[in-house]
Amino acid sequence: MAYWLFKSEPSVYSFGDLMAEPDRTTGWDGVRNYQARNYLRDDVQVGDRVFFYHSNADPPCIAGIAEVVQAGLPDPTAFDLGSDHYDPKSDPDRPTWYQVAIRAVRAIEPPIGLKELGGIPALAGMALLRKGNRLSIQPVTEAEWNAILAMDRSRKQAKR
DNA sequence: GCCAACGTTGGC
DNA sequence: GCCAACGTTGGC
Repeated sequence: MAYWLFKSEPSVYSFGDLMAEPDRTTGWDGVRNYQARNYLRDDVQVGDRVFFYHSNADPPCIAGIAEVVQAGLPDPTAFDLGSDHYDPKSDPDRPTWYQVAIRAVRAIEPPIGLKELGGIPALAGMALLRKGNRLSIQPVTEAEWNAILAMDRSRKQAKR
């Protein structure tokens, strides 16, 4: 099992939107970056865990945890003339773009802000925290995953 | 293959 | 709104 971080602008699609879906599940479509595509097509597997990150948010934060329930599917929005993500170069017989399906597991409540993540020593090398990073699908190491879950737990304990 | 121009991302 | 960082496009 591997760990990932998926970015979404909450004004477009938030973790709450995912929680409100039937079966708390949605297709992660519309990714139009080749590096992210390669992860979705080749590396993200059923059972992998995902941090749902809110970009362009106030504050930017990790808002929830999801799991991958389907992997390596062609992205149908690439074939849809009416979609913002339509791509005439993507051939249904040889798709250019891929998606996976994810299901919400639980919210991170309260969400862990980017600033707070930056204060965790174990995350010093995390891709998300590197300046200029724009990749919308990022691998997360097990150590990073565990450090973030530990932060979530310690904040809950502090609250009691 | 180079690279300038342009578009997008995303924190602040 | 600003701007740094990065990706894509297209002329050559």
